[in-house]
Amino acid sequence: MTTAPVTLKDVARRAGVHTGTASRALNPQTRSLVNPETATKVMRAADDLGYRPNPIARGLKTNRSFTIGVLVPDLTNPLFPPIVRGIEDTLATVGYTALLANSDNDPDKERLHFETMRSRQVDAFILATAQRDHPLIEDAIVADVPIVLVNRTVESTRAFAVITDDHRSAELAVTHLFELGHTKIAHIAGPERFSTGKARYHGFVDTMKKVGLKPDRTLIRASRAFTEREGATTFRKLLDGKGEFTAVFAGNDLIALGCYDVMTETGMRCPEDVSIVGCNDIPFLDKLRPPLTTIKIPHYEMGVRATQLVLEQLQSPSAEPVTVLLEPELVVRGSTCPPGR
Amino acid sequence: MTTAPVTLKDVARRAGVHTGTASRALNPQTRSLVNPETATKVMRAADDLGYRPNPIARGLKTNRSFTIGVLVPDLTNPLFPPIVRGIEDTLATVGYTALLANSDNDPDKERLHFETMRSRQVDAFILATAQRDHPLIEDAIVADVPIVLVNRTVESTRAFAVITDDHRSAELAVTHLFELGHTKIAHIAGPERFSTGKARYHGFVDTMKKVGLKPDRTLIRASRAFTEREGATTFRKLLDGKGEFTAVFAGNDLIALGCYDVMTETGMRCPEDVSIVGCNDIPFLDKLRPPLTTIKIPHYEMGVRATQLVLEQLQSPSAEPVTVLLEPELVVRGSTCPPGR
DNA sequence: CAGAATACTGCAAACGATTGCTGCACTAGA
DNA sequence: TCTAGTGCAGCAATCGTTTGCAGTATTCTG
Repeated sequence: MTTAPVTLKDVARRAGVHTGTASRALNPQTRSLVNPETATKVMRAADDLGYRPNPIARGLKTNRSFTIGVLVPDLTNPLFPPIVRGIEDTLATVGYTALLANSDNDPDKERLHFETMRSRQVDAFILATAQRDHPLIEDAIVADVPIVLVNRTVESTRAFAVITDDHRSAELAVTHLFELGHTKIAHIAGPERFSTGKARYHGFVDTMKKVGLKPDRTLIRASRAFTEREGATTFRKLLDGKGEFTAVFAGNDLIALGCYDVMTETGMRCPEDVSIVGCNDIPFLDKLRPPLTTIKIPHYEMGVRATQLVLEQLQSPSAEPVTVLLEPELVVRGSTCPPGR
Repeated sequence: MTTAPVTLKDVARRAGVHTGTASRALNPQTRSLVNPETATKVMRAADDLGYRPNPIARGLKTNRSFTIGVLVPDLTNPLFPPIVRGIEDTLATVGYTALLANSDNDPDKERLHFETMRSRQVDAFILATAQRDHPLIEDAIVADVPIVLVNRTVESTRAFAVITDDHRSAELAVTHLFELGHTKIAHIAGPERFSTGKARYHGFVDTMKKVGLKPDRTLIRASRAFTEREGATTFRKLLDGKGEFTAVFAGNDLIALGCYDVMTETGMRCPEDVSIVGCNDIPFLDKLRPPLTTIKIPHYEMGVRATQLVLEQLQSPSAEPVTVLLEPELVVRGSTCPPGR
């Protein structure tokens, strides 16, 4: 099957009609303008010839590329692949393709990719790179490029976003720990500049109060990044501080992994000495030593929903901003147990 | 930052020349055809106006998009994200962008994405989806679309590919096990239709012979896929069979993880009862219970090299096919020990 | 100084699709 | 029977670039 590019003209010729007619017959939107009989004739011809419309040509005329720009911080972070799959699978069902790039949380890099993609006429963006105060996103909103944020959001209420209820995630974690009997609970927060870090932090504090515990300043530390290394560093600081604790809620799973590292290093046992709860439920956590108790978030679905939002926005450009809030779920595994065992 | 699409016509008008001339002036390749003075005039005009060429229009005419299609089986498989990052990082340095899609090892899906990308005028492909006998790839080669394979290759010698020396990987694994004292070594091979599965299988057999062991038919089983689930299923069959063994070399890490699962299930201990060696060194293996001994392959570098190959091919389209072979490396962790302990 | 080569630059046809407009044939209404 | 209306299909312009060809002025050659 050699790929001799079949054009609309070929289809039209075979069906014995003009290209204009063929175009209308092939497009469901305009099909009603042509005689049903000719329409089927054209469609059959297209089928026979294996016609695939050329999106470039179409895009030239319609100013659409049927292409979406997807920006993630780092594909290598296990959180993102499932999100990206959700996006691409959904995009594929409607004939769109994704352009993908990594920002490494670097604003310059991000802007560069953003501009490049824009010049490539992407129809919209899905960004997993949001920081709470994010000039790029503001710019895009005023420039009227459809944008949907995923996983993280911004402060501005003008953005479309699909995120997990991070406040609730923290609530689930703290409640679990509290019910096990823990009262001295520490929190290694993610960076405050990300909505996820901030919301989980607030969820932590609020829930501590709600269950009647006093959040202890010395037991709350912010990690500089959502990484294993920074998690380890921060956990060490926590250990060096004067506060005592029997459990920690980590800002995400990678931070929790960092905690694992220093516990192994220092000979502490998990969960006997310290219980740990992560957040996100990235893959393979169930095979860790010990299996990590964590909060499961619907990665794939976030991707799907974000894509749907993009598609809707493309349909009706003036829709009101929405932020979709998805439900997290507690997954109890082996890294938590009652204190003092 | 408003969206005033500046076209070539605008530039030409401002510079007081014809669009054709402007086009030539702006393109370094053809700039020599126009008077240097007019050229600078045009370039200044373009600069003033903030002209950004429309790649869509350009692509329609030139059949180039400065875009590369990347096909992977499943982004969610931890093996691929680092490869993809290697690709995208390298592409970004030369102003290219990647289009990404997942095939799930489904030939129809793959073909669909392939065609879609082709109609989007991607300049070349990087495929991580190769099967040993792969009609799509053959077609592409004859259709003269630049293609580079990564991680897996095909039988045909006409393809460009960047892979790890999988035969050598198996050699490293078996030798390690042999040196620990194992003599009854099993192999759960990957599917034979992938070059990785086949090469590792041959590496296994050859090395067994080389060290003086007889490869035992009953101790070699092929898994139906490179997944945890299929790995588990196959390991169960191995257990049900009559052959005895003290160690297994798994076709890849996911298969090894499947072995872990059934060992936990059946109360077997690793490595005391059975030693396991994986392959690929996907992330977080060091945190498993027990940490998995495996063969490390240069994921990121594979992506980089594949991209370089693509770029070279784009420069000189008639270059001779090359296959770059990268070196694997043994990483000893906790899933292997001398037999009978 | 004639004729030819050279150096630019403009013209216009592509590329493959979409779409407003026109025109034809036929039907319905008066 | 005539006119208005309707349903359908063709025509051709258009999207923003690139590029072969042609034309004109300038310079070179002998």
